[in-house]
Amino acid sequence: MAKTLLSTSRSLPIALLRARERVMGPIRNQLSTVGVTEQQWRVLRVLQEDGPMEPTRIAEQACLLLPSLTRMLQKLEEKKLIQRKPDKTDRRRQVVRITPRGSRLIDENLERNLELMEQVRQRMGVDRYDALLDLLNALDQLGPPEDKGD
Amino acid sequence: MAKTLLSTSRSLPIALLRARERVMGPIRNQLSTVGVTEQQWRVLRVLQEDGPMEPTRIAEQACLLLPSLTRMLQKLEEKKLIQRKPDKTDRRRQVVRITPRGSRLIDENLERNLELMEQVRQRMGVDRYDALLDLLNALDQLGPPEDKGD
DNA sequence: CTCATATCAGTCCGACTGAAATTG
DNA sequence: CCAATTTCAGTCCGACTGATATGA
Repeated sequence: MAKTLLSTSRSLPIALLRARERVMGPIRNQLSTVGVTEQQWRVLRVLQEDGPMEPTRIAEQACLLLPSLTRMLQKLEEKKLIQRKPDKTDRRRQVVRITPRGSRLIDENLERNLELMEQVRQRMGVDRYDALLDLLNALDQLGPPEDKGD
Repeated sequence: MAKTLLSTSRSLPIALLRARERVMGPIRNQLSTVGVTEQQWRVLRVLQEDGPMEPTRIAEQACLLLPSLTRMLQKLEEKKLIQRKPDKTDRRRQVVRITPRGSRLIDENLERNLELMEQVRQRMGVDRYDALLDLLNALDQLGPPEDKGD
């Protein structure tokens, strides 16, 4: 079965995508009913979890490009879900924080999302679910690949 | 550590995204040098692997919406990377096949991609890499979640 | 008539590049 | 002057919705 080795199901990027679509599909549907996109949701969650931070770090954490993030922050600020302030010591920097309203939006939806994920966890088996999370984090923490200089 | 349970690194959707960005980043860079997007690449790979098929199935396999796919197929056909023909028995259907030129594009890039993935596999550990793939496929094969009717 | 397949029309958002402004 | 942070301008692509054509 040489073909199996090249199968898209043995392609890590594609397997990651399909798995992600499987779990994000229902969550995306839910988020769309409250008027936030998947990316905006990630920004809010990162801020909720790790507290106020500068755009550069948000972009890293939420896997977004900085110019994309800039426009999203403008939208989120219009909606009063986040707030921006210049940094006190370094005036090039902005500090972004989530507002109570943004925090409430997270809380209201996070519960439902956790339910959905718990359902997946049970169907998949708790041990395997947790093992999957560990492996995914390990993969991320490998950091960027060695550059062979091509 | 109650907070750990809510950490984004313990959020399966976010963990999936970060892991995916980690492996797709370098691959995307490579693909951009030959003028195909990540999504177009997926379409070609699915066709290369599973042979000619109708758009509906391509969309499922490559995680794309049908209207998005339609336009992509037009672009890919202009570039002579795929070819479309009406189905003989059911004339509502189209059958899409990859051209030799498209196939060559895959071959030329797949090798480099496999190298990149092999590097990840070694750094992560072969056993854990394979275990990760198994778990991702298991997750995908859970199918859609039960609808609680909200 | 109905259902399924595919396409079309049109809007929105984020990816991406390159330049600019600001400040350390 | 140089480097870092952020924003801006503008293009491209795909997501998404709703309507439409075609044919089983």
